[in-house]
Amino acid sequence: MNKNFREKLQEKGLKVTPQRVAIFDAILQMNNHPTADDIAASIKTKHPNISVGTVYKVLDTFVEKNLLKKVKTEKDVMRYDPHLTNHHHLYCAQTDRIEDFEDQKLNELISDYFKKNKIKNFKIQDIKLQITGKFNN
Amino acid sequence: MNKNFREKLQEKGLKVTPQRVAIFDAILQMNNHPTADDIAASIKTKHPNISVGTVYKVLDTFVEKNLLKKVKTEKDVMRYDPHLTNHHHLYCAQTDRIEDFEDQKLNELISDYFKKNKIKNFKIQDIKLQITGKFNN
DNA sequence: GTTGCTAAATAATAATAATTATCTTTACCG
DNA sequence: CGGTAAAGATAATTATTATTATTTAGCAAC
Repeated sequence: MNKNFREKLQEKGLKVTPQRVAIFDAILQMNNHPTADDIAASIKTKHPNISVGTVYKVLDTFVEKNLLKKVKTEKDVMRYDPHLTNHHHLYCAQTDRIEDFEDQKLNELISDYFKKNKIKNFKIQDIKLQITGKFNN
Repeated sequence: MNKNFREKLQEKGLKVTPQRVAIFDAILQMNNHPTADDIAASIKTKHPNISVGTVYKVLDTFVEKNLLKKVKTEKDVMRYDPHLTNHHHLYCAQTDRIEDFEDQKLNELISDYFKKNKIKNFKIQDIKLQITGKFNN
């Protein structure tokens, strides 16, 4: 997985730096759609000298190069998602919790629907469901 | 419409102030999912003495009392939507443009699907599609 | 209607939080 | 090694929230 990530960086013409590896590893391990601050906190123990500005810059770079996705929220903090395959999000109505939701059958249903019912003046690139509600656990 | 809004405020136990009326009117007229700053700018000519803090506070109050909705974005600026009936959003992949998208048939399709396919440990309250792509105009 | 009261709302300002910019130093990688 | 992209440190910016003093809407008594 780490090997894999080195290659991905190189494919995109990005230098392999310890900072980038640490940040990416951290996000994979957290898997709760962390904020930049969460990530900075998480790597601080092992890499106390990575600056916050670097975390932001690296995250931006990753988003730009499609190694990460931003998650749309109603808050003024950005959250990140390493999960690149097409999926949806469950948002807790009361808390900040966001979980991934995958459903291939649903994807097909929606994609079929839009094949038959085009949106005029709009070319669809991506469809995500934001499902708000309440977790039972 | 203005009369209507007075009554809505009163129903929710909110005082009818010129600031609130001006802000709500502005949002209705803008209908492009404005930011707090957009709104402040828009009312400045007619009401130069409404302070920015008031705009934020009023918007918060409206969201809390369900007179407005926040729009989820990937940016660190909040945007607002006066459109309360169930609808979706078209996001331009390149710009900040966001348009409303209503489709009752699609809503039913999705709602039927989730009636038959419950998400375990999660009670759905609301489903919104964020459709990203490219506008042709 | 007018007056006066009270809680709610506003204005002005300062403070905070998240993010971005700048600029110097470091270190990948050919 | 050398060039250049990236990182570190710090300052600056932007959006938003908090604070506090002042004002005003809404209501009741007159």
